[in-house]
Amino acid sequence: MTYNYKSSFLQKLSTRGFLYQCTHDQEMDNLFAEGPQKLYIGFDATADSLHVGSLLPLMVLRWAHLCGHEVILLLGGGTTLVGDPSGKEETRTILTKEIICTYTKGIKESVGKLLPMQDDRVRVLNNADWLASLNYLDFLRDIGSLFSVNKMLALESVKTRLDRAQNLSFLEFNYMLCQAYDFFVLSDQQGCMIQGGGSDQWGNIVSGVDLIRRKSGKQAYGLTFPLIETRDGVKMGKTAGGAVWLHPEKKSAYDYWQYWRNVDDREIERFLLLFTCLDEETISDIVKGDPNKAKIRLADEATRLLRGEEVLGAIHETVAALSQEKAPYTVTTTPEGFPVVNTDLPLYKVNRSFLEQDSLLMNLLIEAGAIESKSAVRRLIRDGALSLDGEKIQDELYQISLKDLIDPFVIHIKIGKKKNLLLQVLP
RNA sequence: GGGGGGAUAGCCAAGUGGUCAACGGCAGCAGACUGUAAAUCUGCCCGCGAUUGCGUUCGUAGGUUCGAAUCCUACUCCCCCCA
Repeated sequence: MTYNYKSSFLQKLSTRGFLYQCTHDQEMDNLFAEGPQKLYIGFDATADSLHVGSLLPLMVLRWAHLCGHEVILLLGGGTTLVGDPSGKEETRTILTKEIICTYTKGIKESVGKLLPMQDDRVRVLNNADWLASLNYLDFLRDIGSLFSVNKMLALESVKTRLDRAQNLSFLEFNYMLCQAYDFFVLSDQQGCMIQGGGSDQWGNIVSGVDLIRRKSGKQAYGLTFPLIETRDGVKMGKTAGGAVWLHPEKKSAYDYWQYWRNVDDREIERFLLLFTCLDEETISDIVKGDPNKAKIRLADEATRLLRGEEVLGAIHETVAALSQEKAPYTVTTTPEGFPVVNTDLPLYKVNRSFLEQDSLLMNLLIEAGAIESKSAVRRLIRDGALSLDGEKIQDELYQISLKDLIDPFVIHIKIGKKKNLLLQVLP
């Protein structure tokens, strides 16, 4: 459905493919066109970092901020204790308060440079601040009385669980009330009348809108975004190496860049629109050209948005070095005379004394922690997937000795076509 | 409450006393081809080890047997039908 929005914000979202559902298309548009509004999106603390699956809502917040609106990033410190049953076929594992607390911290950090946290139009709140201290009976009377179980049972998220006779605990059943209450609190205390979320959040959002109307007679609004699946129908962000985390400590800038560099050709345009801030014309130009260049651009832009301009130089140097079969690292020396390897690739270290006793390559790799078992190394060598400094290893019992190593004692190991790592022999 | 069916590796799904670490398919990994894409073809794919070895798997716990994913008993969970 294409609709011409008056507000620059919704128009942006619409043309870029962010919109899935809206509670009140036109009214919301009028609101955004009138002047600065407040928009909130919540993120539950189910892991110590967000991953690319959450990038889409984060980008919405970014656009809202760019369009002059105020954004609230709500950390689900309270709601995570309950566990959202939406979109889940099984009961979520119940996390302890302590874990959730450290997770919320990680989640906040993982947002990185996507939002200017110090800006006064960006706020980070935690719903534990009002949910944790609720009095059960008061809550039941004030909020619970306004909910219809009949209605809740009809909701998609609840229905699928009931239809499958999958256990839905009373705890989880209450998630919706908590999220609705969040919305009410934010509308009441912050004047935030608009909530966004993934399409699986529709039911939760709508019940918040409902609650606000019943409780304060005010009109609130909700909008949802599509869930992005890759061409194979797999939820975005899951790759061989697991989730594509946003937190720098869980995903190096180089790997993050590579994730975007390697997307399916057919996703290029969509991803450029969703995950970069390039304007639409530039994007359509990029898409007309060489897909590899387009993907590099996508990787550059996406990495820049999350991690900042400063990481790009080193990534490009590494990429260039690898393609030209040059050393993908540099070595500097500390004032004390110790060599320091500078690289974007994972660096494993092993003591020289180890090589003096054992010269089997596979043992070296295991000792360094680069590969987990001898079987794994053998498999790779048998498949012809392992190379050392550009030379393919054929022999499962390949020997390596100190004599083979030259000065900085760094070995570039390549596993398959894309995995590169370095192994440094400490003097 | 009564009756029937089911639970197999990451997922789907065969197997119904030894030849079963368990057919297929998907996903994953690797190779070839290419463009660090896709499609296709090939190899690997429980873990460890290694020329035929060891360990752990077929819902859970016991039992029968020289031998069980396969038979028996109990338990747990799921699906369907009737009330």
